Amino acid sequence: MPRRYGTGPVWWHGRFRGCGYRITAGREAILDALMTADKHLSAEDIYNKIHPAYPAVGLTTVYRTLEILVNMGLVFKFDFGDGRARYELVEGSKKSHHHHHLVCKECNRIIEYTDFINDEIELLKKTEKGLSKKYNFEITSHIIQFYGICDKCKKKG
Amino acid sequence: MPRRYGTGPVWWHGRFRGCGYRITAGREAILDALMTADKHLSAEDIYNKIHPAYPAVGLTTVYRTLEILVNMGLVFKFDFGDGRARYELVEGSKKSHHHHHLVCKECNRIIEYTDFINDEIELLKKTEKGLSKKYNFEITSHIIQFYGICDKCKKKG
DNA sequence: CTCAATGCAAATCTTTTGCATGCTA
DNA sequence: TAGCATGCAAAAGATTTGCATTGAG
Repeated sequence: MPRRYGTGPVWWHGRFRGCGYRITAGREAILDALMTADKHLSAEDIYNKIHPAYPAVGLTTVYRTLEILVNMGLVFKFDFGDGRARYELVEGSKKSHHHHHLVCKECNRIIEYTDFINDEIELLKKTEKGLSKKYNFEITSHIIQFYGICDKCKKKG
Repeated sequence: MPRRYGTGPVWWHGRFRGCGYRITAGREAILDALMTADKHLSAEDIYNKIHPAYPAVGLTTVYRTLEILVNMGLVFKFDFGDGRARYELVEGSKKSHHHHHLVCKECNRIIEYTDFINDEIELLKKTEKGLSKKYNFEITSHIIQFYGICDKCKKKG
């Protein structure tokens, strides 16, 4: 069942209703799955995670809800190159910290890192400001990912 | 027909043979399509581009060749979130310059920019070095992309 | 001559869509 | 009660794979 992290109203309900969307059990389950996830989940991951407790929620609803969440800016959609999208709550939606990803091209392992994140953010802000002005482009998000071979795969091969 | 950019041997032939791959008309056509492209092409873009001159080359071959090129590190595979991968020669493979991308979430327009690229590269190098050491992760490439709304779409509303 | 490369068609797999029904507000 | 939300099945699309044939070296 959805956790409330306290006794107040669920943090996203107001925002959800404000956009004209309804609160349903399926949507609560999906948000909860994202909130309690320790990593980026695929649509199917989410489906599998909630299915035991919410067998009535189908994969279609997961996709449809994720689309809404991404459009609302509550969730970020990632592509790590393995043909399926991953979803993660945007920082600030909960206690999460800003991070970027290291992707192993061999085993597809994902490492989140926060090292140098302050330097990165500083540069990103500067770059975003400059690009916004030059191209009159309104930047809403960014991706930084490094690809390579992780330690385990280096040993193997 | 494939351009040779001069009279010497084609730059990628040696590297290709060295990996045990054969040089075929289809592969020449695909490499040429990438070399003469002014932007990232999808597999189908490449297929369409070469089809008039090489009707015998099928989409399957395009995919298979691109996979080899990506694995060899000659071509970079991008995902801009519209469900189809784009391919681009790695910088250094030809005269191209290092750049990153701005992606419009409305119309999917892609803007290449090189502004701030030196600052970005400096930070990336530093970050790569630090991450390599800390995670014993061998970094081979990176992605930086900004998402948002382009000027044209902002006008539209 | 050998074995990689290829075309074609079929198979996969993820994500999307149509439609009748259920449920929130 | 009005419409949004949903399940299910089918559709859509991109990419991959099986297999017999072709062609580079």
